[in-house]
Formats: sequence, structure tokens, C-alpha cells
Amino acid sequence: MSVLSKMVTPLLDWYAREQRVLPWRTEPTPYHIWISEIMLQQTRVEAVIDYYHRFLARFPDADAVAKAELDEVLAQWQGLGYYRRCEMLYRTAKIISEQYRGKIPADFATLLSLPGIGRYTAAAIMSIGFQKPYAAVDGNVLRVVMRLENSEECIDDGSVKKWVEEALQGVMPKDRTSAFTQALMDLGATVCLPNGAPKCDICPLQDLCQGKDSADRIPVRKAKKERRVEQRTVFLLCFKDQVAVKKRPGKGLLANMWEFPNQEGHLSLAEVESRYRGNVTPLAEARHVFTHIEWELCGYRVELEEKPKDAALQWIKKAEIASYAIPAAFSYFKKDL
DNA sequence: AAAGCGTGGTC
DNA sequence: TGACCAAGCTT
Repeated sequence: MSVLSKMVTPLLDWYAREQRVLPWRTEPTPYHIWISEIMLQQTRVEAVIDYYHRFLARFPDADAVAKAELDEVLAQWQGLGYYRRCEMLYRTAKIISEQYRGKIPADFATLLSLPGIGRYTAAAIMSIGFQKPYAAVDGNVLRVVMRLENSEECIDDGSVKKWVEEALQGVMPKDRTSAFTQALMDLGATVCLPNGAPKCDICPLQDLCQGKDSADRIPVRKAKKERRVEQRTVFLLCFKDQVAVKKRPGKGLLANMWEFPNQEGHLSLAEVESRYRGNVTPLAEARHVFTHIEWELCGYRVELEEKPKDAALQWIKKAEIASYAIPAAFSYFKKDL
């Protein structure tokens, strides 16, 4: 009997005792699981919880999302990051509303075809939302399985993920699909911790695990690409009780989000004063780190005597700034309004 | 296959 | 302070 087949019973017993109380677990409908899984992609549970509550209160079902404007859905998402997820969730809500009468389709291949839903998310919705036996393999699950097997194969390799998915599919109890999927993720998130700091002494699988002595080097991943550093200057253009914002393009970094006008490079106070008519104040510098870029930000607040002629600028009341989806990269300067 | 795509917590 | 990285998906 393999390690993976032997771990099923102790894993489920542990989960019955130790499972976390999470908002999407109280009523695990396919819609709730879909929303939570999209929010949780590459994002910590603690960061998601408040967003999840607010999102569900405003959008109780897929039709509610589909009826809203993208800008309002993005405003709910602001600060969560990876904003393309939100745009794809919106597109999928439209498809579900128009083609599936507002119900999440209970079919793996159909789910896979929807924007923003890959193999992991489709399997999570099937196993947790519909009680169907599809193995959901995320970073937690890969870490747990590679350590159980004491395997130093690289988890960024597609064939490794495929193998884990098939192996788990083979041992997944058909009547406990929801508990099985969530138990593996809870174990990874609370016991089989990353960064070489697992709590093996309290692990329900410690007697089976082949990787207890090599946990500090498992799982093996590829080296990440280096970040490039960019300097930017941000302008808080104020006119009476208004401030200027701009909509970013629909593709690329921070797509569809709102920003304060800004440009590459660090401008001096004199340069900014010569560009605008009004009183210019330098603001505190900030550093914002993305996955692949690092911004060194400097900013200037400009009390304008007249609005510049720039059709791309949208003038909004400062008091209404909260209804615009402004990413964290620009939020440093909100306090200076 | 590899790169692009956010944010915040931890050590 | 800086490096690491968390419930991935798309192109």
C-alpha cells in the first residue's frame, strides 16, 4: 500500500477534529466556493476574509455580479491584487448568467473553459461544491505530497503536477471529496508549513511521511526571475475639492484600475513647478514591490490655479475616491489628498 | 515553457 | 531591511 493511500484515513480523522472555521465553509455552495477560490489564488486566507464577506453582501449570486458594472466589482476587489482575476470573474459571471441561468455548471470541462478557472479551481469547485471526485492540486497539496513521498522533483514541472493530480484522484474517497480536498489544504496551511518550518511533531501523517528529515529542501522550485527597479513620479493634481485620476489600459499591469497621473523617472520640485501653475508640495517617498517590478515612488501635491487641458484626466470629488478602484501601488498618496 | 500579473506577512 | 512566498491562470 502506498503512502498516499495509507494517509487518507488519518488525514480525514485529523480534519474532522482540526478543520479551520472559514466563512466559505459555513454554506459551501458552488457559487461560494467559486468566489472564495478565485480570491484565494496566490493570496493568504487572512487577506481574503474581509473581502469575501463584503463581496457576498454586495453580490449574493452570479446574476448580481453580471448585472453590475466592472468598475464596481473592481472597487470591491481593490487592494487584493492580481486584478485580472476580478475581470475574468466578471466575464465568467456574465457567461453563467446568460448561458447557464445563473447556476455554476456542474461539469469539470465546462468549468475549465470559463475565464479564470484552471485545473485547480475547477477541481476545487467540483469536489467541494458538487461532491464530485476531482483532485485539486495547489501549492499546499504539492508541498504535502512531495514531502510525504520525499521527492525532490521540481514542482514547477507540469508533469509532476499531473502525476500528483492522478495519484490523489486514485486515492480520493468518492463519498468524502469535499473533506479530502480541504483536509489536504488545511494540513499544508497549518502543519506542513513552507520555508522549512513544518510542525512534524503534531502532524497526523508523521508515521507515514518519508520526508521529515528533508522538509527544509522540499518542495524544490525553480529560481525566480530578478525584479527590475523603476522610478516613477506621482502627481496629486488638486483643484478645489477635486482631484485628477486616470483609467489604466485594459491590458497589462494593474489593468482597468484607476491611478493618479504619473510618469517614469523622478522629477525635481523645479520641474514640477514649471509644468503646472499652482502651489507644489513634495510628498513622502514610497516603495512598492510587485512580483516582477519594484517602483520607487516620489510624489507631488499640486494646488492648481486652473485645470490643465488633458482629456485623459477625470476630475472627481476627493470625498468620492473610495468608489474608485485604486491599487495599493497608488494608495500611499491617498492620505495626502 | 516561461513570463506576466499584487499584496502583505514573516523571519 | 530584504528575501521569500501564499488556496494559479493566461498567453
